[in-house]
Amino acid sequence: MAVGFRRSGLRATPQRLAVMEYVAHHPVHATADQVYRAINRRDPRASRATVYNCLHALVKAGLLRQVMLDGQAARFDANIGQHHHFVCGRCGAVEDIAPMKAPGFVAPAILDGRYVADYEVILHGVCESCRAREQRRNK
Amino acid sequence: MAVGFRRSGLRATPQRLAVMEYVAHHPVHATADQVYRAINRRDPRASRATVYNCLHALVKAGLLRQVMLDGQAARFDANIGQHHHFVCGRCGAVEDIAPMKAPGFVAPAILDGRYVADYEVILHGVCESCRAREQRRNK
DNA sequence: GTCCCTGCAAACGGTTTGCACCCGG
DNA sequence: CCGGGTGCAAACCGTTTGCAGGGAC
Repeated sequence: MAVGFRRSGLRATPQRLAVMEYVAHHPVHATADQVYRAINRRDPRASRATVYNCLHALVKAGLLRQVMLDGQAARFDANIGQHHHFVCGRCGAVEDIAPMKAPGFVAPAILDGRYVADYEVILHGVCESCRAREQRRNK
Repeated sequence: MAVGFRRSGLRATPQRLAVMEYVAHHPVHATADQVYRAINRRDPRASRATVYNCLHALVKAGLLRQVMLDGQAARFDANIGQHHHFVCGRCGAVEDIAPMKAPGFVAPAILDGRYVADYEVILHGVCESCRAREQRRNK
């Protein structure tokens, strides 16, 4: 993991390592607040501002991906590879979706004069468990 | 336009008509604040709460689409048809993109047990005019 | 009369900022 | 020293909510 820090010229401070480690190993798509609370539990001196700072630094360094999925809070994803996101409209759960076959085009590319660096696909619907629950109820 | 109101059972109040009309005819992807300011200019009594109210009612009625493109403010789109969005990372401009060929799949659908009602595609990059400006500068 | 809609102001939640401090190079 | 990184609190901004009217049916 530290290799990323070295490559990006970021100083690997304890806080940054902690943030990176949490996002990488914990509930995928953690919000900044979740990260803050986790960090703060282990080191009560860690502040919100620092967590936001670290998250943004890591995003800028390309070690994390930031996605706005529900219009509420930004979510951070240690999975840098090409994939999409599914958001359950009932419970708010977020799940990774394998890149779809035949995505139509591959970024980066030029599209009608625009430079398209990348793209994200967000699917909205009802997750498996919510679906099961609702079918049980409708029986 | 009023036909949509009738169909959806929404009362066509002056405020709602004004909101609908603004979003339909003005800078695509207006933010709630832009809408509020425009409405308020013509009718200084119109309040923020009402604008938000109208926007949400119209979204729920399916007459507008709400998209979170930049993590700042929600944007509202009178274009209901299938299309995607491009966000310029330089100037923040939002542009409509025709649905891509070979989207890979068509919603609604069932995907690994999930019900996928719809999906949105957001492209990030540099718009044509920003690109031109930067090329000029680098010459 | 009832219910939906409106207007106002205050609250809220996520995020950012200003500033002082500290630590490593 | 100098500069980046941190901690704290206050500000900020988009949005939501509570509540008191008011109009349409």
